[in-house]
Amino acid sequence: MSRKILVTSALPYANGAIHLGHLVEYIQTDIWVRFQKMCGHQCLYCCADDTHGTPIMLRAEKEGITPEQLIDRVWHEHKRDFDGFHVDFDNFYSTNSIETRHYSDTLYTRLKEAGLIEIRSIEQFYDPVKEMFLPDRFIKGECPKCHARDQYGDNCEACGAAYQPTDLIEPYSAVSGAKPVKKSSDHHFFKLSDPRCAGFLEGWIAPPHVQAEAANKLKEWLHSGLSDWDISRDAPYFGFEIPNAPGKYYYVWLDAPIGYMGSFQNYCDNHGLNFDEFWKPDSEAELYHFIGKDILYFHALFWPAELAHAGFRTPTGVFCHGFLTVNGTKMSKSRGTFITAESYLNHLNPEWLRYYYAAKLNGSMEDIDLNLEDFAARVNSDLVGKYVNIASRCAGFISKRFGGKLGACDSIATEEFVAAFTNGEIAKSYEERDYGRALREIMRLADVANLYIAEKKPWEMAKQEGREAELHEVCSTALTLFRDLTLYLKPVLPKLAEQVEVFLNIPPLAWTNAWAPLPTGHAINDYQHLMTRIDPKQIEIMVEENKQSLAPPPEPAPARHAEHQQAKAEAAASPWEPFISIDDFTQVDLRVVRIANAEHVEGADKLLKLTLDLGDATRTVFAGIKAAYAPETLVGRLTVMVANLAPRKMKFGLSEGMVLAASDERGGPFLLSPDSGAQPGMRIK
RNA sequence: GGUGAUGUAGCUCAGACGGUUAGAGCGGUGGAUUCAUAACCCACAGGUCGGCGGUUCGAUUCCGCCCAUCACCA
Repeated sequence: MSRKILVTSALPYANGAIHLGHLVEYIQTDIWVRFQKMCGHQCLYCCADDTHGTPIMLRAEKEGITPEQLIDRVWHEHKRDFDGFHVDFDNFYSTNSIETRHYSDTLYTRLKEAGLIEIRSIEQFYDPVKEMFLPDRFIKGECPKCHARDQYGDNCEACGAAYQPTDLIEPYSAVSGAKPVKKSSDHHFFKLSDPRCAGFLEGWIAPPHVQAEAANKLKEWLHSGLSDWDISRDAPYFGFEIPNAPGKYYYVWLDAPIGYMGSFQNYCDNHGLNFDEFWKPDSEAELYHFIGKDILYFHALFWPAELAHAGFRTPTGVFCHGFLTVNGTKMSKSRGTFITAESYLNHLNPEWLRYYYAAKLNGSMEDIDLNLEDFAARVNSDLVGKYVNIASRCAGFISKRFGGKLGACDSIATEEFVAAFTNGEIAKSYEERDYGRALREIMRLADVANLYIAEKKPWEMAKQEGREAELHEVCSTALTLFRDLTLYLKPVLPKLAEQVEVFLNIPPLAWTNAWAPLPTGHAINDYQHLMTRIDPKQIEIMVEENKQSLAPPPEPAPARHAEHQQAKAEAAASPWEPFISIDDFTQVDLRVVRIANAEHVEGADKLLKLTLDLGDATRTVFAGIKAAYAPETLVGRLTVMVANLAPRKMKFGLSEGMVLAASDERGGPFLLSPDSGAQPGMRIK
């Protein structure tokens, strides 16, 4: 019985690069969609870039381009990254489209007709220089509670306090720096507080529409009282203008989920499908949204309530996953664990990550951890050591001894595999998004296959006269087992599975066929190694590279909920965090040195060439202190250097360390001096 | 501060509707093997199932409190 299924992942915001946190969701969804397709269902995977809002508008302005140019560029970057990870959308579109505008207007108009839109005047901060209303995140000022400076308008990163932007002391606009003024304006609200909405949600919020754990959270929100949702923003705003409301635009979060409809309509137009069959209230098609837990509120409260009262069907299920941590902590730019998709692909194989994420995903809202050491160990042992090895250790015999043709299949050896295929547990695990359980079973079967080979010892058969038939059977049987494993792994490892299909010379593997061994006499192709091991050095290099890209200044903070982020970058709890350990500190070898010589460097604007006496050694260091010190005043004085800094080749020679100096906007650099008595070579600790 | 989730071997995780010796993979150690891009096979080590109380004949599994981590809310 073929099902009709429409699947979405949350729309990435067109303001930043795809990173490993985002990919948890796209990989999770892609695996599920591929599984459904392999089962013969009509399953369509639609997504789009989320393109509207103040952050996009300001970012484009800063770059000196139009918002349309910005979102076009980012669309191509996102598409490239998704392609790179084999995330196979049926349609990857944009919310800045006529289709999305159409459905935004449709929903809005119908909700208005239903009496669920209300216009109210509200007072907000307004930037008089920039002539625009300011979102909370674009207002900064002093925290009213702990008096930390330069905090955002919604909460304080230093003490965690939450407040209204109007509570800030000495607020200023993050856009122009101007002092904002309070100004009133009419806003359009979706009346989520209407009894019809609460009544509907009370019945709707439950499994299987949402996971049980999500239902608890949602009920908590629901029972604490829903407030109306402000869905309009004033010009200037990059988005869709509201019909019959000049100067008013849909808030980006209104049209974002509508982008699912827009993307699907666009797909329908290009493929001759009927949109209404999937979206009419009594549709028999299934609709699933994969999302991160940060946007549960929007997808499980606002969204179904809007759809239900605008004459559309509601989702069959909203599947919520947790955040990604790397090495047990939030992704961190300073630790190099804020890794972009692009950077990963420059160093590592996308299917390694797909496998690891799949192994960790279990369909719950729990966070998952990418432990980089475990990642390498697990991929290497499971995929290369266990799975690929089965083909690798049998294929040679088939091609060398039997002309590449398979022999008979050992039906006793395949019994356990037939049973696994028949009982459908692996398929059930995939269906329930418990990929971890599926992979545990698949790897158990891989162990069974390897054990079969070990017990039969084909290499001994190969050396004995008259055992050709046995050898042929063992290797052929093992390759049938390998074929089964490949079928099961195909949703996770689509490219590898394709290579195996070529190697085994078989049509694309699908779940729909009855189980049968590879037939006797079937010709296969020569084996070519299917996957290499992860070299931990590759991971190190990638992490180092991401550390070095620390420099880019913080983005103008996007509207918080428009980030769609599945992993949060660390937000320092205090200006001093993250703390380092004493061990981290002692890695820096600081020494007292005497400046034995100092001289100008020809052609250098800022550098002085210093010869440093470490007591038992001398070092040459190029220091950027020319503006503050004349060379002759330095000779003979004591200062402090980092003695174990990696030497760096500079235009004017090799610099073997650095001297320490203080500076900020008040002046500098000022070289450090040890107290009298210190001798060259002494360690500072 | 309130609410929720999580806390099981070095690592990553299963599991237990309360019941004989708590499991897997990886890592480690020893052995075996050499077909396989040293992969595979066998064996062993080892954990007071976060801590403290309670219910019970019996709790790691249920309840309460506490601690830690994470998240949400105000």
